[in-house]
Amino acid sequence: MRWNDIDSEVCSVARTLSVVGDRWTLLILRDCFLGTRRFEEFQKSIGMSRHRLTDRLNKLVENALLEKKQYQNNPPRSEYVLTQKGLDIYPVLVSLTGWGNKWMDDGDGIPLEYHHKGCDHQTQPVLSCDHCGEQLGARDVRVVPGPGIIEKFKRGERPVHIPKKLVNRYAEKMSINLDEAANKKG
Amino acid sequence: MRWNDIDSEVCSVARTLSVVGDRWTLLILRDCFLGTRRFEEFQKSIGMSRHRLTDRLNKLVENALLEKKQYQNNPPRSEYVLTQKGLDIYPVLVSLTGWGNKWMDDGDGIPLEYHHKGCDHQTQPVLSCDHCGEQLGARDVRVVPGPGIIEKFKRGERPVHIPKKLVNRYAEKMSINLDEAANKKG
DNA sequence: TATAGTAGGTTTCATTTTGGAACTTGTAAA
DNA sequence: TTTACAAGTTCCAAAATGAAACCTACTATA
Repeated sequence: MRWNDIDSEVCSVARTLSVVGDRWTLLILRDCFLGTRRFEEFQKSIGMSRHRLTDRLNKLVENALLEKKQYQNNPPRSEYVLTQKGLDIYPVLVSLTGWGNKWMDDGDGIPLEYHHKGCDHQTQPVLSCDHCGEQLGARDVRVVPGPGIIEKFKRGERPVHIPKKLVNRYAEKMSINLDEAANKKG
Repeated sequence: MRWNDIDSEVCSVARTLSVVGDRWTLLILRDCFLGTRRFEEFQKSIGMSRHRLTDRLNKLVENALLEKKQYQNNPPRSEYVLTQKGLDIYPVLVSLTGWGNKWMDDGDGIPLEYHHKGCDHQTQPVLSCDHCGEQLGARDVRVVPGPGIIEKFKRGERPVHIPKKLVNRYAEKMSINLDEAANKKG
C-alpha cells in the first residue's frame, strides 16, 4: 500500500496520519504552538532541509492546518499561522510530550513544564471522559462500531483493519448477516 | 539533519517521534490496541509491505513498546504484545482519533465509538488538567522551562528549538546572564 | 559604490528508504 | 502429493530525502 492511499482508510487514526503522520510535520506544528511563524525560524529550529520544509509547510496549508499570511509585499514575505483545525491538533502534541517526558528522559528532567492558567498550578495534562470527567486509560474504554463503519457494512463494504471479533460481536447484537451483506457488493 | 539524530533533541515531542514518528508505526500500535498480535494480522490489516512491517515490529521491540512472545516452537511463531511503555502511548492514539473524527469525516460519521466502562456512557476523551480536572486547550496552558532545559543552560548549552522569548523571559526572572553561560561552553 | 546580510524559497544530485513481488522454511491438513 | 499457513527474507525499481548551492529582492554597513 502506498502512503498516499491512506487518507481513504476507514479509520480516524489513519486519516489523521495522512495529514500529520510524517517525519517532520509534527515538529513543525510543535514549533507553531511555541509561537514560530516564519520559514527561517522553522528551518533553524528544526534543522530539516529547506526543501522538505517548503513541501511540508505547503501541505499543512493545503490541508488547512496552517494559513499563509503575507506580512510584507516587497519582497513578498509570509508567515504561517495555526487555523482552528491546526489548533485542534494540540492534544496530540501534548500526548506525545507526556509520553516523552515519562519514557525518554535524558537524565536532566522534563524540558518544558506546563502551567494551567486556570488553576495556576503546574499540570500534566491527562485524558479524561468528557461525560464523567474521570481519567481514561486503555483499559477503561470499550470500542464499538460507529456509524462510519455501520453505513459501510450496510453497503456491503468490509473495512479491512477492523478486527473481525469487534464486527462479529456487533453484527450478532444487531442480527445482521454479514455474509449476505458482503455478497451484495461482489 | 538526519532523522536518526532526532532522539537526542532537547524536546519530548522530538524524542517521542524518534520512536513512533514513522509512517506506519502508529498504525501498528493502533492495531495492537484493537487486539492484533500476529505478523499476518498486522500485514493484512495495515496493508504495508512485509519488509517494512518486519523492520517496524523489530524497532518497536527494541524500543520496548512491544514484547515478542513465542507461542509455538516448531516452527517458531511469536506474537507482539504491548508493554506498559506501549500501553502508555494510548493518549496519542486517542488524540489522533479525536482529531480525525472531527476533521476527516468521510460523510458516514465516526468509524469507531468509545464507551467509558466506568460511567457506561459514550465518551469523547478530552485533555484535562491533572490538578483541577478542567478541560485544557492550547490557550489555557503556559509553557515554562523545566529542569531538562535549565540544567543544560547551566552547562552553557543552548537547545536550538526553544524559542528565545521563552528563554529570555526565564533568564530575566532568574537573573541569569545567558551570554556568560554560553561563553562557558566556548 | 561595493559588500554582506536577510528572508523565503528553488534546483540539482547522490544517498536512503520504500513498496511489491517472489522466495524460504517447517509444519499440518486435504 | 499438493496446498495452505505463518513469519519472515531477498531483490530490485521507484520514490523520498538531505545537503549544498543558487536565486531574487530588498536593506544595512563600510
